[in-house]
Amino acid sequence: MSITHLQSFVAVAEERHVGRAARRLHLTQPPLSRHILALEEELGTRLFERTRQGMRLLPAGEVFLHHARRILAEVDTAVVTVRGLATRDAGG
Amino acid sequence: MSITHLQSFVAVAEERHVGRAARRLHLTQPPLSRHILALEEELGTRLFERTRQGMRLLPAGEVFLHHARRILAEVDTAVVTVRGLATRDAGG
DNA sequence: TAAAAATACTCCATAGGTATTTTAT
DNA sequence: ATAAAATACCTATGGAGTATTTTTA
Repeated sequence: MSITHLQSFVAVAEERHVGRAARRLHLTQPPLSRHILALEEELGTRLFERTRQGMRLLPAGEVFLHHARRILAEVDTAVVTVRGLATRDAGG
Repeated sequence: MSITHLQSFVAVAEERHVGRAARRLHLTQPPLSRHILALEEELGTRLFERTRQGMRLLPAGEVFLHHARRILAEVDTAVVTVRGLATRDAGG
């Protein structure tokens, strides 16, 4: 599990299509597909249903989506907050 | 920024010593030292003061510690929650 | 049959390890 | 001088890309 995996998962959930999500992330389809498979493996559950049109979230995926978004938002907050504290006392 | 970096940071903050933290994480001192330096680089701030005894948190480090712990706890919650939903309907 | 995801395989970037140097007191 | 962190250098693991196969409808 990595932050990259979470970003990949959110992109696929939103695009409902690995190829489109890959383009959005400036990646190709295979590594993104592997990110999702790795997450599903680690979580012991399918997060998406594979359809003719692409990927549709399953219930477990909906739940994980909320968690993933919150984690990514908090990572962002942490970075912004601490950057805001950047040691001015050191001349920054 | 990666989850591994956050785990490294918390371990060093708690041990106040890179070598001890490295042992706790089953790693050696240099990569762990690099994790901290990479975080400080990315955040644009020193997180620790280097002393003769080891590492002491600076104010920015204290702030980041709260964020890091929360993020790691939420990652854990996300995994446990979704694992608990493991597709029983698929025979698991 | 067609459009999508999954896999095989290769290559390179990065993460970790050992040895060493630098820093702080 | 000593105990700690930082750096140099090497190796190996893993992540991304291209080409291809499998799957779903």
